[in-house]
Amino acid sequence: MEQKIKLLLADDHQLVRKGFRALLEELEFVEIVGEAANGREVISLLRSGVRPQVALLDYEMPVMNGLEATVEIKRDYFGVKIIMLTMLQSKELVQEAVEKGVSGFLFKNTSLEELSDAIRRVAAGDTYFSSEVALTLLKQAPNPDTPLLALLSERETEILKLVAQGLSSAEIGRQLFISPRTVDTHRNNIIHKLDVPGIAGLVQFAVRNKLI
Amino acid sequence: MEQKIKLLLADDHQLVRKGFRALLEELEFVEIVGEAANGREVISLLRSGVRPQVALLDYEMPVMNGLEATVEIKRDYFGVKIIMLTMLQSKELVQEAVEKGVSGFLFKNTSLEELSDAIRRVAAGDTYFSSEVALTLLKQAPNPDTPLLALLSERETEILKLVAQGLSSAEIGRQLFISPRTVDTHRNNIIHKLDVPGIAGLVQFAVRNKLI
DNA sequence: ATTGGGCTACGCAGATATGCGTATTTTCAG
DNA sequence: CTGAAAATACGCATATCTGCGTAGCCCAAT
Repeated sequence: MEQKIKLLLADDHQLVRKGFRALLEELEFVEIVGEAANGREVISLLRSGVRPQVALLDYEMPVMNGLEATVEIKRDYFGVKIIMLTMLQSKELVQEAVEKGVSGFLFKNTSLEELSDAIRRVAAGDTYFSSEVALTLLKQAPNPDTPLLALLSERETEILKLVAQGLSSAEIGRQLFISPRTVDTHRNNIIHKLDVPGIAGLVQFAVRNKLI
Repeated sequence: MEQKIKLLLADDHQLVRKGFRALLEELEFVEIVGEAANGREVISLLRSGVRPQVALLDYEMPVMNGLEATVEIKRDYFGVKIIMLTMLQSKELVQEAVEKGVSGFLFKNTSLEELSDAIRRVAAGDTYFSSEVALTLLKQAPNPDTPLLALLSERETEILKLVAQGLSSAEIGRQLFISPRTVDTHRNNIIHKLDVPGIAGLVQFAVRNKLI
């Protein structure tokens, strides 16, 4: 560790910011070169010549949040790596942050150890996403209307799948060896049970519940 | 680090296994208590009394792969934490592994530093997923048929959205101040451009491309 | 100036879905 | 055994979609 890592700290809560500073100052390999209370201040510091290797940005900040700041930084000061920090466990936020070019992403309940690792990795040009981030990405996927889905009988679920695939009653009837009228009945029962507007609603439901 | 972390190593390629052993033996805080060439051997070792804190399992193994082994281990030897290692960057695999109870997940192109961190964290009861894993989870999400989507004109896209929401031609016509027949024409053009089977296909396409 | 694409609109026949009933058989739990 | 729920099936009127054609208007590119 021949050279300290130059770091910029941004969080709108002064107490939090000072707390981070205190923690980070215990790490002998980082040097805090600036503090900001919002994205706008981060940009100002950069404009005035401050050159951190890593910017630790809170997402929730007034005036200009961490994501907006990221966009500007990546456009005008590409070399500055960014670690985003947030309280929100949101998949969409992570997704967007990665698209905007952040190198690291942590939730605020992380450990100092992890923060330290993240700073080192990111300064070295790597990316760093905490395990909690990965778990969040996995968890937020499912959104099943299980209660509604439970309303349907087996046969109805079967027919729902086929309808959602674009088959007509006649085709479904042939495939299941039942009368197309029966298929009609089932389809209509399903539409009423789920209270959706016709076939379009059925397909939407099926897709959302990963039936197809 | 008062006590070494007891580790079990499983990989079907002897060379790889020995390589890992060599690397891990350089870490003063791990002690390798066993080696296995497949999941079955891992179970045998556990049955014969070997008690690692952490099992480092390759996913790709003959006879019994890492995932299958995980299920058995978690059922019969719950205290043994598992780190899964694989060459495959597959979201589904990560998902399944987490469901089966692994504590860590790494791709084989990882650094020794990361492996070392992973072992420590997992032994401490945490979870550890490498940044590459997080990125894989993000990347594999999008599946847009952008080329197909580009085929559609603005107006068509607009109508596609409304159709997918379950509105009839008449309703759409009223909303856009055009004749329902025009809506028909657009809808049919879209169906042919995308080559999908009717409304069901349209809705599927719309959902997949996040138009709704 | 001509061409081409997109948007608009209409007609018409046949297919399909939708709404509302009715009814028989099967299945399964009380 | 008995009643409820599910699965099966049919009828019928109406609404809607689908396929195939035609056609005028506007605008941008050639």
